[in-house]
Amino acid sequence: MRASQAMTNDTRIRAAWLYHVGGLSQDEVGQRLGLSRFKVLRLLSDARAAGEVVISLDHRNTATLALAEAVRDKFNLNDALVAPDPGAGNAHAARCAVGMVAAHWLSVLAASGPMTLGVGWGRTLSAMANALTGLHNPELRIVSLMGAMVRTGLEGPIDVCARIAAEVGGQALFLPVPFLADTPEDAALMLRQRLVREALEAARSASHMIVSVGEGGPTALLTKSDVVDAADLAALDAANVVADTTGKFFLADGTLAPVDLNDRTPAIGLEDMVRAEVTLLAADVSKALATRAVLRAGFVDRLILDEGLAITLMEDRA
Amino acid sequence: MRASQAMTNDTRIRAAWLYHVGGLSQDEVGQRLGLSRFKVLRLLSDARAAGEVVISLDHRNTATLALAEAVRDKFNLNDALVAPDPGAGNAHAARCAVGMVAAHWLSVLAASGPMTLGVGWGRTLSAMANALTGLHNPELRIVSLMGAMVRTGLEGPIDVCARIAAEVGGQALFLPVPFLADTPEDAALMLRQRLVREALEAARSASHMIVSVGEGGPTALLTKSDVVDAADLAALDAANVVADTTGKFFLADGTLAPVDLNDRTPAIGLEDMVRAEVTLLAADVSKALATRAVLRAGFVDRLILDEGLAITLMEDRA
DNA sequence: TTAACGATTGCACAATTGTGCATTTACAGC
DNA sequence: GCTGTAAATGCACAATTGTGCAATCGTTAA
Repeated sequence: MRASQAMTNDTRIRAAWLYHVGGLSQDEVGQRLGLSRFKVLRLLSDARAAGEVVISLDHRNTATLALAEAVRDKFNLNDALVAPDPGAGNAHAARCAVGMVAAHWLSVLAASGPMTLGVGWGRTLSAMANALTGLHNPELRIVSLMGAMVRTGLEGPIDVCARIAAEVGGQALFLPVPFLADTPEDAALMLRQRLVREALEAARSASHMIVSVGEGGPTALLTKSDVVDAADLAALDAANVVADTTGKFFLADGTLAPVDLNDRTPAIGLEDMVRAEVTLLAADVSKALATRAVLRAGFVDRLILDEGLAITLMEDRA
Repeated sequence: MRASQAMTNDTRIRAAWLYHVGGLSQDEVGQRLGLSRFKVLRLLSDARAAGEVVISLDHRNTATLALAEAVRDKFNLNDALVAPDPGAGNAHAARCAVGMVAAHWLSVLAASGPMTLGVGWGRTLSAMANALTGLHNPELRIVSLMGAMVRTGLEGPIDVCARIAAEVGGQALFLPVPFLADTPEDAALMLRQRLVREALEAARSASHMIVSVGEGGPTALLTKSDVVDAADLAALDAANVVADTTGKFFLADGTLAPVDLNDRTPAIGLEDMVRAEVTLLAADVSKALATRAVLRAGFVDRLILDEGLAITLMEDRA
């Protein structure tokens, strides 16, 4: 089964070359490889899913450049990047768009020399990992800024971290603690463990951090996953929490919410983020409220967002 | 017309995002942008041609990795990379494949820090420039290793050099002389010009050089273009020239051909290439003879070639 | 103003690609 | 061996994409 695994891996890559580079039709690819057209069809979409085929596009156009400048000035950022509207009205497409631009930006940033890069987790960061290509820097250290989840898909902190590291050929460091501890004391205890401290030191020394923003409400990933239980959700709701990043929960005015959850997530602290150059990824208009809240917290240096969200953020004068 | 140029540029990029990222059909893209489906169709292929959309694929598979190792050992190279067979039996597809792998390799090599990179010209190098993406290094200096041609398309030395520089955001340096001078004395005189010497110095200081191999015969680009006239072609033929790189013409055994053309091409010398780390790009089986000749000359450190050519080179025991 | 030319646009049709579903295959547990 | 279940396969059909060619537009030259 190891050999068969390698075999399908090979044929997938071979099919992708025949199709994308050679310009053969799926039918012709099938004939040449002795497969049915349908199998080739699936092979090709697998290859895209596996990140063996990556398409990257230029995002510079007059509209997005103007918006980026406006957003940067309005929120006092060092830099802002706006991904063109991908059209499909769903959040997934927006995440792909933002991920694409973020991946491109990262491959510029992290191209040269040794560097420690702190990363959060989430669907947008996962999209960035997908779009990452051409960046190879063995001296890059990717460190997770927060704890792990038990039921983790491709979007969990460990996976995002590992996938970026695998693509760039660098080193991945995880924070070997759960995302959420039962009590503040437990969280503190975990952070005192020697092995945890090592990872945490690395995270703290990161010169750059890339995090995404989570919003409250029923569509939030935190709500949908099993990380936070009903009681905690109710507490978040009662305190009017509208945003979270890196295990910190925020009110609309950008202050830390007075909930004990903020002491129960073993992760780096806000003070560490203030020190580093922080890039926030925000995709889809549904993140408008949350994004504004996190920006008000004042630790974000660079914002990468999609056109729709940028327009929404610019529209309201609040 | 400047504004309209920018406008179409914008719509092209916008269409590409809607199609590739948003997953809309060409029809839907057309509706949203107020264009006919056919216009969108053409816009999308323009975007690909303009390098605004780049697809990159993984090339590692067991067959090509094994071949690469075999080629490296047989020809005593530091390194060899083999692009998977793109299937379409034509040389163009082979060049795309080699260009793709070369682009990927280059984006690893030139990611970090200041570097001077010497480049030749040709269709394979042009394909590499097309496939280049994600590499940004303002400290990179791209310098042309040979003179310019008058009737130059997208493959000429100036264009290849400029396109790479534009993509990576680095600096381009040309050798401001014709590819071929009328007499050896004229060539020497040109190389003595101060402005030419400056470029030449830069070329000589290049730590890495990327060149491709030209073959003799009627399909060769040199033959088809108007650079070399009938008398010179006859001389090349009479001397049994089978290969050329960087303005140097070689016999099958890898020695410089005894033709005065070798003294009439103002370019860097072989001794400079021996000093630098030289990567040779060779695409399509038609280059087998020429590739072997250039490899015998002994200045090549790394070979990037396509699977078909690799198989041919490995097959014959000569 | 008109003729002529090249570039652009849209269309009918051809080819390719994608999808839901029925069928087959593989395989673990009994 | 049998059986149930899940994965993989292939198919008919639907949708999308690509192509050659004719119509149109715009521009230059007489």
